[in-house]
Amino acid sequence: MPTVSLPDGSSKTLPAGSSAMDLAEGIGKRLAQAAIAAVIDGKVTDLTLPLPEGADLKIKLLTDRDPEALEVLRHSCAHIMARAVLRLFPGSQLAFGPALENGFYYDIESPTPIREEDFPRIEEEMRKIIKASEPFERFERVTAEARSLVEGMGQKLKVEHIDEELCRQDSLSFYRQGEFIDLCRGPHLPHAGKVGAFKLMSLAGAYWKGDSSRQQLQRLYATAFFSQKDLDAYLKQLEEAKKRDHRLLGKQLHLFTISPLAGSGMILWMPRGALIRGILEQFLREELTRRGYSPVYTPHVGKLEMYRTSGHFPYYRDAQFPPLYQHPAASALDLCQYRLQAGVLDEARERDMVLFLSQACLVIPGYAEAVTQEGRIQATERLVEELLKIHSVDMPEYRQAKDTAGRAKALLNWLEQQEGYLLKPMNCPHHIQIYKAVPRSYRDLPVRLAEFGTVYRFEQTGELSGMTRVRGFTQDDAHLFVTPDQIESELLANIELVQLVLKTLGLTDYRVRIGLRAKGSDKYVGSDDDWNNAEASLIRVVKSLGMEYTAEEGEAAFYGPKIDFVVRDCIGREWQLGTVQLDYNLPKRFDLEYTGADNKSHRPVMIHRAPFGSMERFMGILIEHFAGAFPVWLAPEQVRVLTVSEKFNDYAKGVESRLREAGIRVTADLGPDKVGAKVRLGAMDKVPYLAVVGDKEVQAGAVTIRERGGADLGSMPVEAFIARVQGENTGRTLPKSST
RNA sequence: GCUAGCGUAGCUCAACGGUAGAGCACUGGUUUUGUAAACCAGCGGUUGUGGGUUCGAUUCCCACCGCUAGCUCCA
Repeated sequence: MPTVSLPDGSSKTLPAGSSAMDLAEGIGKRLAQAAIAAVIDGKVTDLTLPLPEGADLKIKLLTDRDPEALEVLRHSCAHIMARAVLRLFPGSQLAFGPALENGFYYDIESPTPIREEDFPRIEEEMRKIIKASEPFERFERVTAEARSLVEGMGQKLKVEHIDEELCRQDSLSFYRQGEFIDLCRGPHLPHAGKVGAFKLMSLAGAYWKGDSSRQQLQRLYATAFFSQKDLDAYLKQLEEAKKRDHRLLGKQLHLFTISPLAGSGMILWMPRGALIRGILEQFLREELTRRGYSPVYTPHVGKLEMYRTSGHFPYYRDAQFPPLYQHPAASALDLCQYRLQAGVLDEARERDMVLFLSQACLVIPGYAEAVTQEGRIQATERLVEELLKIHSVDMPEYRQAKDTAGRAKALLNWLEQQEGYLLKPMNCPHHIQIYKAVPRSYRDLPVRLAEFGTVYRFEQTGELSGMTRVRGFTQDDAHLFVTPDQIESELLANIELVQLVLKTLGLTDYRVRIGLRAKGSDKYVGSDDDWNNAEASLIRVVKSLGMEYTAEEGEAAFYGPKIDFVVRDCIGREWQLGTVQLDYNLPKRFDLEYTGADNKSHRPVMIHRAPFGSMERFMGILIEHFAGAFPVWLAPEQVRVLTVSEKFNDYAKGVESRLREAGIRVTADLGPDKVGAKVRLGAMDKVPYLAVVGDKEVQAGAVTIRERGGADLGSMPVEAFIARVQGENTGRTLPKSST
């Protein structure tokens, strides 16, 4: 007989086989009607499931006021949507249909593709299902039976999922709702009638099990709530959020532009945006000076050889602009070399390779047609031979090589002798050359080299997005070369710097992620010992600061683990801004050293860090954070002087020049418009202060200030106003709402 | 790169198998004004680009370019 204790501290003993629903009914009819699910010992479960035998279960009954209940509702609504789709699109294959933070989706493979114009009839079908208020009935089957059940339903993806993963379990659970049965862990609503409001949101592609080499399914995004009022509020909120979109505001406020002719993903900073960026950079420069950093400058391109040594060129090849070779044959040979070096590949790697070759626009005649691995390599080798012949390149080493590996080596040797450059994908190799230019003693460390360094990455077209994902961007980068016992104090100082930067801008809504390597993956370089040390250091430092964080495997850089500061944009997408990374590997690859107190040579450790991350991305996020209404110290136009009529233009010009001489960014609207129109324009341009001048102000030598947002600060002497603005400049004052 | 959708004046949008229209912005003029739009006139488009179907395409079809959402990727 289960004994249960409730959140109010009371406890009850129930007859064996009782469910949470029985418990609710025992407490009251209204509670039983309102109950959605139960939390039993911390786990959300169905109301109707018999309670486990055992003393003192902690039970909480969930109603539509609990956030966990909303998740249950959405998961159930995913089933309802899938059921509707199966009715309208017979033969559809179901994949996964989980709840999300703001809704849910279901991945579906339909014989006739679903289109957005089908949404109304899917919604109509869902309304019918909800109106019928049929219960969600749970049942279990031993795994073998479960498999034949889903097979009998013709749900091939579910069969695949059982074979690949679920077969390790003894039994599997299902939920039935009318004619619809779905393999599912649950929990679910008592019945479909609990769904108060829902809406299909969008349609997108998604790979089966998130694997880009598998088939692509259609993902139906939707959301659901307990009431229409909640849904309306959510939709309103989405609309409001869209008004903050930095792409919209960037255009409206003339902050930046992107021209397809200049290149997509290439941000062109317009004067107003550039002004803000300059102030941000100046702010950081002051902090860096205070912290013992040395500014450096390095060029936008570097020798290929340097990026071969660092590993960036081979590792991120397909995400870089193509290398710049002097020799006309070199680019093609380079790609062939890349393919030959890979050698015989397994199936998954061959898929990646085909993908890469197509992305790199490399056509190897006969490659696609070749059935075997050997055939593909032979096709590549034939192309190399043709290229060598056409370009009259004599490469005896290649001719004499006995096998593919030997030929790859020969090609590499030749390529390494060719003059080739790469658009800078990272600043670190350049900074490393600066470190190496001078013999270093332990007394010199830490060496902190800082640069606003612009880097270029060939992001996939589908990834480009405003200022947040671009192909050319400037990192507020620095590389610290430290002794092993300086690591933790420097990490600490840098995390604090990132925190200071975020706090100064009023960005408080971020999360901290420690990126660790994925165990068992071979995409990382360096020894296990170094990795273990590095990961342990990062975790220790973050813990010592008492910060909340998540440790995520597979989020490390290929050369080391990192701490990322992650924020969200106006539509909820997460972006990495500030980052602090620990690296034992590049110092090895470039053979860095310093002389220790023992007069012996030692290897420094590197810290890569960028508090803003990328100036472009940071600016994008900042525009959304302030909704374009930048605080006075950042506003490109701080004050606009408005004349009541053109009679006062001379006085206005005087005020304007006094403010400008005081270092304030000011303009004057001297046009023939009425003051109401000028105020409206100033408000739309989000100018923090509008200074109105007319007869009264001329008499008093004053300005009448209207604050952004409409507050009337009244009339004040020009000098008093100047002092106010200057105070906000030096204090980097934030508006009240964003502190 | 993949899936789906979109692309009309500087911006926001309308229309349509019979060679495009509004508001704002811009230019000129009238008005000289007190806190979110004074009035009048003018300028502005080979409907993203290139093909095809058609007597005729901006509209229908194809390719490319670009944008949007999501997926995959993200040093």
